[in-house]
Amino acid sequence: MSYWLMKTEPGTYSWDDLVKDKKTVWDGVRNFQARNNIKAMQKGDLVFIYHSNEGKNVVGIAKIIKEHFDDPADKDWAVVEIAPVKKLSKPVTLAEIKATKKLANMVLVKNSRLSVQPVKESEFDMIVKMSQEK
DNA sequence: GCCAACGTTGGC
DNA sequence: GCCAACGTTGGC
Repeated sequence: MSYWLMKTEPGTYSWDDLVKDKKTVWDGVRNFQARNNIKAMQKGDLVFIYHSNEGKNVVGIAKIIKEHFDDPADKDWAVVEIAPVKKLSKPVTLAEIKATKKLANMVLVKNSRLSVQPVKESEFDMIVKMSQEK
């Protein structure tokens, strides 16, 4: 069981859009590192949905419901299918993540431009915990 | 809106 | 194969 984080601009496709759609094919990834992560995802893995630019926060948890297959738009690339699991009661902001010592090594902090990134179990748990506090 | 950081492209 | 130039992402 692995954990991931995928970024989206809420103006383009938000968490609410995912909830409304019930599931979606996560396409448009055009970065080799991100593609490798897409291909490593397994059914049942959990994925944080992060809103970039607007919000800059982790807003919800989704899960992989279909492992990678060729992007219908371009066979050189891969996509996965995800479904929403749970909205975080309190979104966890990038500022809060940066302010948390245990999360200082997150890819989100270290390599902010990677759109599909792995998350350690300890990091995942920590963020879930932070979303429940207050 | 600006710009730093990063990835990719292409000339040599 | 190196690296300068360019384009894009995303935080501020």
